[in-house]
Amino acid sequence: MTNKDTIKKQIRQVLTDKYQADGLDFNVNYPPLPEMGDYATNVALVIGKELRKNPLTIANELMNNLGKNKMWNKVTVAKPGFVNFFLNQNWLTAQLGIILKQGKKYGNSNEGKGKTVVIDYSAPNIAKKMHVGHLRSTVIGAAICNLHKFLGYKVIGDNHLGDWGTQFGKLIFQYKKIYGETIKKNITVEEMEKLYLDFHQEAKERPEMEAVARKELKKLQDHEKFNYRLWQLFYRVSMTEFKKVYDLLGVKFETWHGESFYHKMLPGVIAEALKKGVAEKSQGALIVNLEKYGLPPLLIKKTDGAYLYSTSDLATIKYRHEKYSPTKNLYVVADQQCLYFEQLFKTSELLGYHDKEEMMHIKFGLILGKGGKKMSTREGEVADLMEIINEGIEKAKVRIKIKNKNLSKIELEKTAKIIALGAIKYNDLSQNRLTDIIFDWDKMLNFESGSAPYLQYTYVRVKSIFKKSKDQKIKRSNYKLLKEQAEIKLMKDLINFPEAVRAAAEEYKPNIVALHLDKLAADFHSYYEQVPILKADEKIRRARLDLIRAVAQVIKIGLELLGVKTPEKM
RNA sequence: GCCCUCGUAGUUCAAUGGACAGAACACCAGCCUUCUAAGCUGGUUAUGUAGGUUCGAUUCCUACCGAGGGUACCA
Repeated sequence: MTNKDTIKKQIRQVLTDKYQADGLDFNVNYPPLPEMGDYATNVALVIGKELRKNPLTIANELMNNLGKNKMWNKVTVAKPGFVNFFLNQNWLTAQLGIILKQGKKYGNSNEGKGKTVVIDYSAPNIAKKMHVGHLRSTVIGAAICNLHKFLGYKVIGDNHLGDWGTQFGKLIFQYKKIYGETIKKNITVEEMEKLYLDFHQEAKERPEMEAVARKELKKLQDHEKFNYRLWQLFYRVSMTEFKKVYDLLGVKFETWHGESFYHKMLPGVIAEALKKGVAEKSQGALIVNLEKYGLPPLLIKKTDGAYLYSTSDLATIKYRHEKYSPTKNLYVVADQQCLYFEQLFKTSELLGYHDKEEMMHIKFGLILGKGGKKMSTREGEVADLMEIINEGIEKAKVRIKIKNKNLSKIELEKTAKIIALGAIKYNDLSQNRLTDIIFDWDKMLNFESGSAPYLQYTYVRVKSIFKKSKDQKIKRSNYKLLKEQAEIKLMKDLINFPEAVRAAAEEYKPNIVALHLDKLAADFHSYYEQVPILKADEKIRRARLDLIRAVAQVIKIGLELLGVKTPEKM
């Protein structure tokens, strides 16, 4: 139970006893200014509206009827009817000991115990490079996985690879044209991508190529020997590349069930859809009419008999339902596919493929090029993910060499990776999911304030103090000595961390955690500048060391939830 | 045409219907013989337009303007 929950619970007690208002919805917030208290509730304003009574009167009644709690020592009422809570300093300082005791578990919970969440994210296409667009899904998806695990959920992160679609017919067609009937073992992803692009270029003038490509696809789907071996080659080469990227990003999936995994189930899906009267024929194809629900029809089988992404996704929902019976089935996919997911979820519902589980499209905005326009492959604007990462690592190395000359070569390599990848990931994670992002090299590789390196630097500064201190272990300290404004501010940041974690998980918005860490880090740096730690008197020094130990601990936990590592030196 | 998302400072982004709209970058002025200056302190600048609901609107509703996306055989 978080601190806000404690306050809420106590307010609810008064509501029940005094106003017989049980199901009322109100909030508990952090007020905008410290003078206004540490927590504030609008409950009196809500009741006031409901009962048509003066909210100030209600606020006062509420204040007077509120049970005591050692968490706060003062409650006030402010216009037009806020009730403000002021934390008890002794209670606050005592939290520090609890935080340190909980260690890296601080902020976790078991509220997800017994519940399974499936998270579908990343999902790159075989035979294509991963670009910045995949980064968003991967990084946000991974953070949502981490947050849910931290809250006790069983998490199935699934990389639903695009490994069986129409593109393979085209690819095989073009491959045969260039390389003939041999297996080119050393083919690269770049070459595969070029085959695909060339096909499209040529097919514009020779549309008859499309039909041949479809035949190649059919042969693949029938497991014809050569085409299948070719597909395996494409798959293997692509996976090797993907794994390099995931290794660097530090992302691990529980399963890798791509479209090919579901291929055998597709005829069954179609048969079931027909049998249940969900699907119908239209213009030679098979569709699900969703007019009743205000949606355009969903195509599940093409005129030529081939299946689509939708067919495969329906099979996926069914599979996940039977295999995991999840409470949530989440798709971290770009906003572009918004309509598609509405159709998909509705169709799945009609088919009875899911019942209680919450189906959710966690959408995010696009990554746009300079000037806010969509990035175009043709103009060479689409940034290759590996290229960005490598550029970032190089830039980080240059920076480290200037900043810290005492690092060994190995340390330099390792640290540069941690910093560069942190910066790149944080760029996505610190922003609201829904807004479109303008891709900007400088911003993505920013190492200053408002970046992951800023947070990492906080951790390193604390570590550096400990290296110079004799007090390596937690000793019994008197935390009541922590009376500086900056210290109180830091402790409040620390106790609010679990609420940030929870809000981030509930709203699927990792940027809530990012923002919280940024505030904590800023408050730490400010504290660091104004208050001496090692030079303070013995007792105060010990208490301060514990305080910054807790700061480092929370920074590390938070960054880990975001999938960002923390270096020991930088 | 219809549907979805977004419009906040010069730029890039924050802000579960709450109190005086926050940062960062950039720009200007300071701070390293003192725990790592990737830092700190101070300064200038913003809610697309017009209505509505509300004690209170960046947030909800309506219209308009602007950007992006989608709108059955791609994913």
